[in-house]
Amino acid sequence: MVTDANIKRRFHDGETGAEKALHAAVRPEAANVEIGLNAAIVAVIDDEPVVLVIRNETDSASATDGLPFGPFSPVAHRTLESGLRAWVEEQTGLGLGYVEQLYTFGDRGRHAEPADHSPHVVSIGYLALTETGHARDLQHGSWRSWYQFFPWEDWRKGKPEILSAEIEPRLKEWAQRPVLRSAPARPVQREDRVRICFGLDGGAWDEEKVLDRFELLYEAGLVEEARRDGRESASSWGVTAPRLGAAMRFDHRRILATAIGRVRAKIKYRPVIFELMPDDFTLFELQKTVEAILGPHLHKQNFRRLVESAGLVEPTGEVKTQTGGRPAKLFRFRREVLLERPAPGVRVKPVRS
Amino acid sequence: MVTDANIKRRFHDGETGAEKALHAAVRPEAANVEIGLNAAIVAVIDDEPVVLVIRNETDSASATDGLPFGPFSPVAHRTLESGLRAWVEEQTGLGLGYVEQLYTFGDRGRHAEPADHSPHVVSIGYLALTETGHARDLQHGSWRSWYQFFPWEDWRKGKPEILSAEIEPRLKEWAQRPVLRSAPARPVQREDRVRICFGLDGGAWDEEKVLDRFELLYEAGLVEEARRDGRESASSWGVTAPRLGAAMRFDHRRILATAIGRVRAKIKYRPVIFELMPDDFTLFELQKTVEAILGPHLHKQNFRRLVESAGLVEPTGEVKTQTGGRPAKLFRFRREVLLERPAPGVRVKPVRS
DNA sequence: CTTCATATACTCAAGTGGAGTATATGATAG
DNA sequence: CTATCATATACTCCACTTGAGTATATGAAG
Repeated sequence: MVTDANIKRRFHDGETGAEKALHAAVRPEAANVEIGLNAAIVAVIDDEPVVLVIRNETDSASATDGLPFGPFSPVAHRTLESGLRAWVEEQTGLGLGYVEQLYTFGDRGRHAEPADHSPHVVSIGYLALTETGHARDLQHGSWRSWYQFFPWEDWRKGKPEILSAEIEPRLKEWAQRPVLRSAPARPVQREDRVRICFGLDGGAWDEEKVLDRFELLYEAGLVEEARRDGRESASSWGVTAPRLGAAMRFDHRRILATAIGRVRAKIKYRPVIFELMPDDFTLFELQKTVEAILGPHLHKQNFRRLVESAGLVEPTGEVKTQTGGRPAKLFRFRREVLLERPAPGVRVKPVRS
Repeated sequence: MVTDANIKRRFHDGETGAEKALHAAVRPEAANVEIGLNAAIVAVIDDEPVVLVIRNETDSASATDGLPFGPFSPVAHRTLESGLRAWVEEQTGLGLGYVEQLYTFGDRGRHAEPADHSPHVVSIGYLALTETGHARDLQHGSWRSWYQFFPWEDWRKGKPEILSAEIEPRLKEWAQRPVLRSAPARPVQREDRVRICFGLDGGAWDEEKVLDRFELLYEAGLVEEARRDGRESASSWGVTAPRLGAAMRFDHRRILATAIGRVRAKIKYRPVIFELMPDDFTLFELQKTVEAILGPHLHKQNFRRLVESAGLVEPTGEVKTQTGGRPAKLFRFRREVLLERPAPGVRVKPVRS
């Protein structure tokens, strides 16, 4: 806010806002925030996309899963990422390979859980991809299908039941409901958001909008975390609240949603899918892994053509035999593509059925 | 690190790493980090891409520009983004429109400036887009061409002189130089990185790799900030150090590099370019704005076709007359595209010349 | 009124991508 | 041992996109 006093001081003392900010920055007592590092570690096991979770044993009443996490300590950790790696190894025994930062969340009130008197925490979410073979040294934590937390994202067997049965009617009701606190009542915007996020009214389902959908469900009070954080829940409006996916600790489900959206987007333009594959694989196995991440089935022949013509893979010379049919050639990732400028991803479109 | 003691404690006390992390999280004395909110506010003035900077008056010896910034206070700010908006308004008088989070930087030592005894700071960078008309209420700070800080990114008049004359020979030298500290000497990787980032040896220049290029120059000790942070500078190797673009305070140039890369990528798949345009504009003005951001010239006829066929704009019915030729039809942004699912960007390819 | 500069329309050929059909080859059952 | 099956792999086709060129419209300036 630009107050008169501020402007006056600025022009008379010659101290700009930026300098004031700097002065505030060197005052150590201003430091009252804590940074949490959180890892969504993703793999694919038996064509199922999974994430590494750690069960919260202390809170046995409502034992919920959470992501591996820990506070960032600028003393112990040289970088944010090295801090994350240290925490994950500490908690699970797993040494991470591919890691990328997702987003930093800082909303007040989104980190609470019952009887949690922690100070304000800013969460930095990370995405890690790993191959199951590299995860043999896992000591703690367990792999859970990510659709357990987001059942409405699982379109592998067509449109999920939970969407038509539970989610869509409640969201439609929420969109129509009068907006209370905020002055400009705008039910139109709510309706539009619902339509775009969930592809209603003939709209297409965008598999990348995982976070948008979760945030909408949170705002509408339809997920457990919203109730936990003390938001007006769906039940307070006379709508029976269903259980929409398993809840997670803190804002971990939001971080996982961001992770899923990011992977789904990224495999299309960067060859990150191979972080999830063993060294040698058949093209069909590769396709199955892509489908596990993206959802719908892909056109097999075109998938092969795209992957091969993009130079993403090269044959090993071996074949894999127990496939129940003609033996499949084994391929490996052509690491050289990383050196050939815009290293592509598996640009795939689902089959229209 | 998984120490024996840790494993033992885990299995015997039943306290997992995650719980330990939680306990650490509720200890307030662990909070010794500060979060800096930084804004790269971008506009286009007279076909020149500009960024809002604030000159550091106190340090008159080496007065450097910096981005608007301020510490995040969980007491005063409800969210990270609202904290950023407050700081920017406080320091510049500008109310921001479009804002998106870029990245969170936390490397130790990248935040220092001479005689700076501040505690460890984690920087969250934000990108803001604004139209010059909305920026009339600007009270502090000034617009600077972003190419002032990144002259090697300015390909509007062909390949910049500074690349062949200054940067490329020094980077080649750096790539060949023996790596000292790290055990595995791998000059190959350095060479590859240089080749990919700067499109050497027949490689294509990727206009989105702005951050990668800056990081490489920093690592090679070729930018002022590297010297300031006490890294081995190019001059210590007997190479005369040129001035590669204007330096910025703290890690602000890194944040700006991230911002430029993000805008360049994003206008291709989201209609964010219109955040930089006035309400009414001609298609040629739109093209000029896109070219200001992206660099090379676009094919005019195809640009028009793409923009119109994607339904991004609609004619206002008016024409603009002082164009020095046939009057140009005025268009406005079709806001409805935001409601039509995958809202597209201006997918453009430069003309091959 | 001529010349110019710019805006706008139209055309075309090469490339890309979705989708179908045909063939190869090992596994398995009888 | 052979018929049948299931899967892998190869080839073909056609619609649509897109890069790039040419032609025309129209106001401004000399």
